[in-house]
Amino acid sequence: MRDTGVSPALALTAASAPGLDARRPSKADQVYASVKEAILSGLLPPGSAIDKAALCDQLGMSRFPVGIAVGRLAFEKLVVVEPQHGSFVSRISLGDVREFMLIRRALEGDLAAEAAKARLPGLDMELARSLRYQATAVEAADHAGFYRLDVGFHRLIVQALGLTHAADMLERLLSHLERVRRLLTTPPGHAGRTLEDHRAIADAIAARDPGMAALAARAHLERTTAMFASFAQQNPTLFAEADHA
Amino acid sequence: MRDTGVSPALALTAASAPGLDARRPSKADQVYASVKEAILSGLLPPGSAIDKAALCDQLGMSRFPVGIAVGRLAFEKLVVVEPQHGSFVSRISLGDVREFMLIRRALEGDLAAEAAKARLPGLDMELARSLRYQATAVEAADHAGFYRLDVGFHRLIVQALGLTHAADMLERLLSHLERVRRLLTTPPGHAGRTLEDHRAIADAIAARDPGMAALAARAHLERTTAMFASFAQQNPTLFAEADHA
DNA sequence: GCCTACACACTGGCATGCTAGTTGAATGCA
DNA sequence: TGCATTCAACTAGCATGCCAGTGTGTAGGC
Repeated sequence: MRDTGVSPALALTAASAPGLDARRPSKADQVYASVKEAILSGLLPPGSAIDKAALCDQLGMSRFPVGIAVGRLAFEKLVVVEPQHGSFVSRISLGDVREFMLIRRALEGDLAAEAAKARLPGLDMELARSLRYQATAVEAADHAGFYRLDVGFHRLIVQALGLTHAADMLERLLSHLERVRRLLTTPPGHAGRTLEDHRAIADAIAARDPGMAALAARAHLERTTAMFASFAQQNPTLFAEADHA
Repeated sequence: MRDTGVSPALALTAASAPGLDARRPSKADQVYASVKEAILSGLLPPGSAIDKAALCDQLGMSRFPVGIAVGRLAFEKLVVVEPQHGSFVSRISLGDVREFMLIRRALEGDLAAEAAKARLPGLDMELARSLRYQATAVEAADHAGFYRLDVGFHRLIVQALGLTHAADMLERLLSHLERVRRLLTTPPGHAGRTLEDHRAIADAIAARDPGMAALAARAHLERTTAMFASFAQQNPTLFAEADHA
């Protein structure tokens, strides 16, 4: 008995596949986006089987686009396909999380420094605006809203620099981290501290201080990593590794 | 007249697709490896059309595995596929090179620091051994050999840390950079300076000095970036952007 | 002679049928 | 009753046929 194998109802998402030109999305793009969304949202939990036949029925298309989409997700390591056996949502290990956060720390640290060096006119304003929204979300205790703003804040910096490859990379890292973030309960006061961290980053960028910006970004992500780790220690079962054999 | 369209003879490569389990490689894996090798080696230069039909003939298989393989390469951005028009080897822009090097600098800087912190027993020895080989290659003026050792040196650090995701990422970055490296003529004395840089990195790691290791790695990659840039300035035509429309 | 419009050939996207390999269960044997 | 073997159902990989959209070459009109 491997897993339920039930594939929850799935809606077609309009989003296109990242990394491909923004053409009219093909069917494969659509099911890619749909399944990815289902995985990230937790609708398809780690370890669950992906019933391609059911997907074909639900989405009203043949096995071809579905196979393509699952292949892409496998390439992204969000699903693991066992050749003549089945396709499964990949499991998460604490080691993976630490590694993803290490990469994020390195990359976003440098990006913050670059943003400070770049003297981008619009960025300071956009960051400040995002911060105001974040403050509002914190006051309103709107966790979901704050998270969206959190992600958006980080995205602002990469996008302002116009670094598309780095943006793709971070997006991919976030997609993996998103799955575990869905599980964890953010400790009280977390949003407030995150907001302070963000302020420090934005201030350093506005002050055109690359070193400080990098430090602030790295400190912020280290705090986030620590939060992940402490949560994992409290819920060791969620990160159980390689019990699928 | 877009391009020659001739697809040079292609041999099947035994290598498996990175990012997939090391199972018996499927046909799609094989043609993926073959075409990727052809692209990286310059056999299929940037901008050239990929004749899928010819590939099917040469490799003796149907369009299916070829399509899958090209799709993966498109996902990796090594080829760009224009829906009802054709698939082409993606062009290289100087901006991309700078961005890739920026990411490398950020990532490898932190990895060097982690290696210094990790106190890995075998790594120091392996790095030292690689350095001896590198010195031999420099004395023998064996450019190709030195490059292989260069890549291997950087790989040693990631692998010793056991960070598979970071390793994959760097591998992907290198695959893009490899194409332009094939084009450029390394300036005289470059190998020697690279060797010195590598020594500084290895020394810092052996001395368990994370800060120094990061600095050395970053300085090294900045020098490499500068070499790329100066070469690009001397050969502006090679990096011509978006002349394909 | 030049510009336009049409038709053809080529491309990738998709549907479907087939094959080989794995899994788990049912069945026969000890 | 417990174990080994066989078989049936499922999976992914692959081949092939068809369709729609695009680019180009050509022929016709101005």
